[in-house]
Amino acid sequence: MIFLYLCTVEGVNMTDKKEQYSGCTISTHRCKCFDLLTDEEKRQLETHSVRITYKKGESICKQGSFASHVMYVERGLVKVFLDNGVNLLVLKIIPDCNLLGLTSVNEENNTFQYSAMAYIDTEIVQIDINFFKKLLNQNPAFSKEIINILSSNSIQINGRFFCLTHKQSYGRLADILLCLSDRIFKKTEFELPLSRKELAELSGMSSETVIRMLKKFNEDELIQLDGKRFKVLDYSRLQRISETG
Amino acid sequence: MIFLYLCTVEGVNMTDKKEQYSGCTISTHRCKCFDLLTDEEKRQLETHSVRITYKKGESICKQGSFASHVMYVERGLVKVFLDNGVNLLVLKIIPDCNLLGLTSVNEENNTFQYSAMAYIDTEIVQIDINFFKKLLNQNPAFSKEIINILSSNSIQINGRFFCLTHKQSYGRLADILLCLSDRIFKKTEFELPLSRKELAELSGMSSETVIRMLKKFNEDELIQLDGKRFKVLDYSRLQRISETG
DNA sequence: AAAATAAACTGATACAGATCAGGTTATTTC
DNA sequence: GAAATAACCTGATCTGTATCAGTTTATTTT
Repeated sequence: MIFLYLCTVEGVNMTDKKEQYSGCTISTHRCKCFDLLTDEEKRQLETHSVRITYKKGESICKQGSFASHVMYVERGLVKVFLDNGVNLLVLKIIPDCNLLGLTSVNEENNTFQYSAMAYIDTEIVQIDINFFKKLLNQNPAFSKEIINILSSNSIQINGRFFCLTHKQSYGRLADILLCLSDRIFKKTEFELPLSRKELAELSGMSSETVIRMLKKFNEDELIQLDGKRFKVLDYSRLQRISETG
Repeated sequence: MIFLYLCTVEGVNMTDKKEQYSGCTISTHRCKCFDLLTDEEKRQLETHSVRITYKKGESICKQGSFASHVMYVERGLVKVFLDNGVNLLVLKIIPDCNLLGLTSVNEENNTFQYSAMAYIDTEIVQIDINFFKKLLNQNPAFSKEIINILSSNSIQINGRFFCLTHKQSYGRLADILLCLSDRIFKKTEFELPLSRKELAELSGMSSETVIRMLKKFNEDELIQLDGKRFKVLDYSRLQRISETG
């Protein structure tokens, strides 16, 4: 069997490529901004926040609604997306220990700029936005760290932007599978929590195409997929596909 | 002649659409962050910055190189883009009175995360990055405004992301043309400073396709285009195409 | 002003991936 | 545990847009 997705390598010297972009937008490290608060500020933070749990599939915030709070994902996995009623674009996925809804601290945007949904059962801490703004004003180290987070976020989304506009489907799917394995489950074998339709949204293609490509990866022994049971078989070839697709 | 690009309206009730995204990422208002500095800070700013002029087509910064400064576009028009050696993605275009290279204030990224090029003759103020960071630490109002700018930036790029992944070519091209007319030249008739190739990059398609579509817009009397001389003839229909494409 | 180079344009062809129209297998609900 | 619904899968078809291979028109260089 010929590996269609490797044909794209022809004529392109990979060592010439300066940058590799990934469709995966999961941040690799935990948010450390709250460590920068004083004990008093941490105490106040407690009184200005509430903890909420969401079941798999539940909506966490809706684009356009009033943003009275910034959120922190304590546990779980969140899909952040734009939606115009016809099409949907997944901007990023947020794992535990990360902030969510930070763009709403902008005075001119008192509404959520995107929607969010729980991929799996998720625990969120809502922080009062006015208190959050007060922290920004009084604690420069905290404020500096928020600037770091915002700029990291844009860099990641830019990478995903590049990936979705310039990689083809095989590469984008390989990307997402590696992302799940590397950054979310941190093992090569796991139970896939996402449906084919959700994988399709994430890699910016139709669910039929995802199904066909997963089947092909399976046949070619790059992965082993039986229902929800997923295993990476040939990591390096998957990576090659992600880079060249 | 049938308007191909209007066929896509069929079956979709436009009033149902919640959001409209544009491929245009030009910010509408001038950067006001420096107004928030004290007189002393403004004086120090002068001694920590240099002014440089770039000719049309010149490179302003290169992705991956050391970022020793944040930039302010005093005059001109700048293309901000990612490039992996094979493909190119225009992230945004920056008009006068806007900051450039803000993502490099992140401690972990002391290199430029994207490249920039002058579309037209451009004047840039380079601000020493360490002085800029010092301002962030000592002036919360300034820092807050930078957070606002960063979050506005992401929102705009997200919109462009949506547009390039979900609109088709006619809509994306209409978008860019309206953007040039509305936000850059602020009139319906002007001299196009961008080549077909640059329009193609901006709307994420091949230059051949741009040429064919411009010709079609011309035939259908949506625009009038003779060489570089450009005029919007039917604004509202262009807008319909931008929304439905 | 001629030569060289780049930009603009044109037509033919190819193809990745969407869409459509089903089928089958799980999972949820009653 | 049967019915209903959702998820998964399959094959056929269609289409938007890239790519290729030119030609013509501008612009720059000499």
